Amino acid sequence: MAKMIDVAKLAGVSVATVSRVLAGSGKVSKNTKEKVERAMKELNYKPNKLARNLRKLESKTIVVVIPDISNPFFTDVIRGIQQVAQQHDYYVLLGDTGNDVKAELDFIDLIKERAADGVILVTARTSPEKILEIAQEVPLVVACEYIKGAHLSMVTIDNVSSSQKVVDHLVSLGHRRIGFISGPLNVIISRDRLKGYVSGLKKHGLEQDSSLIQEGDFTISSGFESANRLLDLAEPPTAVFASNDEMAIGTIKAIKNRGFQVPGDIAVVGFDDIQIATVIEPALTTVSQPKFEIGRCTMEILLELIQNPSTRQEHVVLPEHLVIRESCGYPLVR
Amino acid sequence: MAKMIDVAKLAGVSVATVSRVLAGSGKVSKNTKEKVERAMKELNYKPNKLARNLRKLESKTIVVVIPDISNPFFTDVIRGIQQVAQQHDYYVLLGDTGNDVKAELDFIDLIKERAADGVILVTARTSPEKILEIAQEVPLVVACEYIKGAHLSMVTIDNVSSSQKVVDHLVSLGHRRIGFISGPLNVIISRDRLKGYVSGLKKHGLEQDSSLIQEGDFTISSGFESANRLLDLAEPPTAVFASNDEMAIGTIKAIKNRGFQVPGDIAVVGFDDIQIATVIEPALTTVSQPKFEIGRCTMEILLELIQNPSTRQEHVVLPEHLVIRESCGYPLVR
DNA sequence: CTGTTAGCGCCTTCAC
DNA sequence: GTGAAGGCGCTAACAG
Repeated sequence: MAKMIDVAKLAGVSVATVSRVLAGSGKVSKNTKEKVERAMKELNYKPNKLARNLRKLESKTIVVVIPDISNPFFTDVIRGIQQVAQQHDYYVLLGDTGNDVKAELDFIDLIKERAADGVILVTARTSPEKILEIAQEVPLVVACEYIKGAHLSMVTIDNVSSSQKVVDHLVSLGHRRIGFISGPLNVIISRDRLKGYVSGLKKHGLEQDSSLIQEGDFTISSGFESANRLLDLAEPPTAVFASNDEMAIGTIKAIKNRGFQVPGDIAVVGFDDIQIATVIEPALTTVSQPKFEIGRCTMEILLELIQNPSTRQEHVVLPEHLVIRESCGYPLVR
Repeated sequence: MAKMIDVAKLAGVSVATVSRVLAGSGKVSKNTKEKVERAMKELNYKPNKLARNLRKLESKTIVVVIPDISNPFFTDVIRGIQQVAQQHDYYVLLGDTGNDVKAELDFIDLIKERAADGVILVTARTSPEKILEIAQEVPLVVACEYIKGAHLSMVTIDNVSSSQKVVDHLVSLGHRRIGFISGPLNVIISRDRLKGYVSGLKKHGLEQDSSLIQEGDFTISSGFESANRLLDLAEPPTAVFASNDEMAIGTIKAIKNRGFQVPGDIAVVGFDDIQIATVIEPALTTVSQPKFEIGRCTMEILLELIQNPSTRQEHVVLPEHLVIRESCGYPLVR
């Protein structure tokens, strides 16, 4: 493996000059530049990133910490991140934690070991205090989740208002008894979606019935079980709003399982708009998050933060929209 | 950010000693070891990986090149890779190429720049010759795809025999007219699955009818279109074997779209066993690939190759199995 | 058991 | 416009 000095010798110049043409910086005469380039080609020279990184004390790498890479929601976010990263010559290190807080912290530590220049937390299991503390020391951006009142860079949608929009939609379809399946309530976005649901009811003068609210954990099976509890009610809902698509799918299964129709008997709405939402029958009406864009935006903010660590922290709220498909039918009169 | 020399000074020893306790190597008296550890803790010292990497001329990083990270099939493989990587203190760099050959080559180049110690190609768009050439120079393992007669480390399932098993199954259910939707035929695994289908027919004395074979491109929509062509036949098949789950889903949609039942009127089988296969209705009978295990195995082989580049190349064939769900019904007499 | 020292390959002042 | 030289922080001989 040829190194810079080999190129320098072959081209009859010093390593400094080679370094200059490599960086495209400084003044190098056209002539020597060509000589050097010829030598590089002849030796098939590739600069050693290990050496460069040490010299510049940067790794040109960022780490993306996610709870589970097999969750399709996250992969779209990652694609957005990687796209921007690539454009700026950054590499993406994968930090799949398997929902383990310890692993999450370990990946964050990569920055302190200089193996990464920044970190993106796609949702965070670590405590808010800890994250804030870490964010003081290293470039860090949180995507999809947010931490209340924190001086922290975050990119999310507005979970409250988007949930409220779902209720609006359901009410406009004539529903007045709307069930809600929340995510784990220790997660802020779950609470926000619940909040949007509640304020949506209030807005339309509907009474809140706590038996209509069930807590799930974002899995299909928890959606199935929660939906069953809803169906067991003396007066079951005519529509169910699940806090993510997986639980909405579980809900649909539960409803069909009892011989009812979706949306004929009960309407269902999901959240996230993952690919399965278009495949399931009936196709799911759901809140579409701009996943790819969230990734892109997050990475752009991180890049700024890396270049200028004192950049003001900001919370970017990206627009989402309700995608109306089949699972709650179309406007009609009940 | 404290460095080694700071720790050394505080502990009153030399950097060599600090390095030794860090590596857990060499002989260090219990006493000095404790002194050093205390100093490290006090300074909150983290060794600088950049420096270590340069010194040892290794990056402790491997790059996983995949065509598209939003494909659920790949994410399970990646999880397997990452698990083993983590156990061995390796990091995983994400190389999502977006199906671009140029990007694929660029990621492979990371090794020559010493930014990675090895590469895993999860499927390969680059030409076999090129890959072979590269594999001569750098530690490289190919997963899920294989290159015929090549001296190359690969981890796959047996696509031929598994496809044949599908035909066996379908025949045992009484089907004698079986349609086949292949993947793009410039990809070896597509050809292998086709080969298995053909030999399966032959084995059971069924004639091969080329109109029953349609080429798709592994997408849902191509499955839909291919299935439609099959359904347009004067004598349509009573069963359709699609070369992956996405196309099987497209097939189911096409069949339902014409008012037929699955499996009542036409049976459908897929390949891969991705999560959607369990969610779709009817749940898909499909060939289950050990995706996670493929990832694990691939990473283990790569690790060997990195440690000892002259390791004999090997082609590991992992066992797959047919998962019988609802989409082709259960044994019955026609 | 512990310290000294010479690099790993590159970038970047500082001279000229 | 070009060269010389000093590190970046760490590890691995080699001494002692």
